[in-house]
Amino acid sequence: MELKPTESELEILQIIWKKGECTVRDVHEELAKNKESGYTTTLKLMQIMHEKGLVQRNTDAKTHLYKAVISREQAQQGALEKIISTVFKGSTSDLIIQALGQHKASKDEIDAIKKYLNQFDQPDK
Amino acid sequence: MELKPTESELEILQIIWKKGECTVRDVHEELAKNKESGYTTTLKLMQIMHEKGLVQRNTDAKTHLYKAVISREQAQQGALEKIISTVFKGSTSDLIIQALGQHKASKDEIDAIKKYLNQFDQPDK
DNA sequence: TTGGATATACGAATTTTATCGTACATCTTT
DNA sequence: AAAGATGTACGATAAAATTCGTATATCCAA
Repeated sequence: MELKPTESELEILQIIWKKGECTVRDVHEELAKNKESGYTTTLKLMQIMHEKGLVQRNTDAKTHLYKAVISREQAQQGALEKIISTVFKGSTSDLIIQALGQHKASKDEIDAIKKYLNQFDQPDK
Repeated sequence: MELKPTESELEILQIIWKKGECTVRDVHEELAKNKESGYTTTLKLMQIMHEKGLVQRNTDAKTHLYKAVISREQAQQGALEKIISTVFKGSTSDLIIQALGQHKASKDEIDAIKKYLNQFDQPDK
């Protein structure tokens, strides 16, 4: 079971994650805000995602309802692992430093990260 | 000018970044450590990367020498931006927290990150 | 009840990536 | 100088991802 969404599939997943449970039309209208494309294209993509097991669907009603099988967190995890191994030489801290560097972080965000880091401070007794 | 390397192209770039300047054979032998594939496949890929402007090459000698046009840092930047927008809802700090979470960071790494963060502490005058 | 709007299913064409065979040129021995 | 090793060029094919047209079913309003 490969579970790696393609580019287009990720775009669709994003929308489903945001809205929760979606019809094809929901997704398509959201996509259409950014780029031109046919309704049946979106439909087909979502059908394929269903075949692949990326989404689940409820076909009770005429209009089917789709929801994501993998969580955003799982996708985040997968995406992180992938780029860490492909462009960050396997170094997570390289990634973190880079992310911090390019990011004009707000004070709140920095504080949140620091707080998170402090968990590790006075650790093992 | 689209400058987004594909999966295979990234594998090749990794090798070029590590070794500096490479022949097709250099790259191919490195790739062959991990997976089966023909020499001409690697050659073709690198030729295509050249057409796309991902690599530069010196054809003075019979055996051409390839080097990366985009730096690892640029690729890291691009990869980060991409996943931040596709799976992290645009939030860099979400990405950082996630990365920290899955990462059994060593004390040194944590210290390095903290030190980095402290730059922002007593900032504007 | 019938026509239009909205659905899904599905085959087919296109586009993009990846893989490889073959032709041919150029080195490097012997 | 001839043979084998090594190199590039390039067309063909395969595989994967994307796009869309058409057929058909169902719902809804006039």
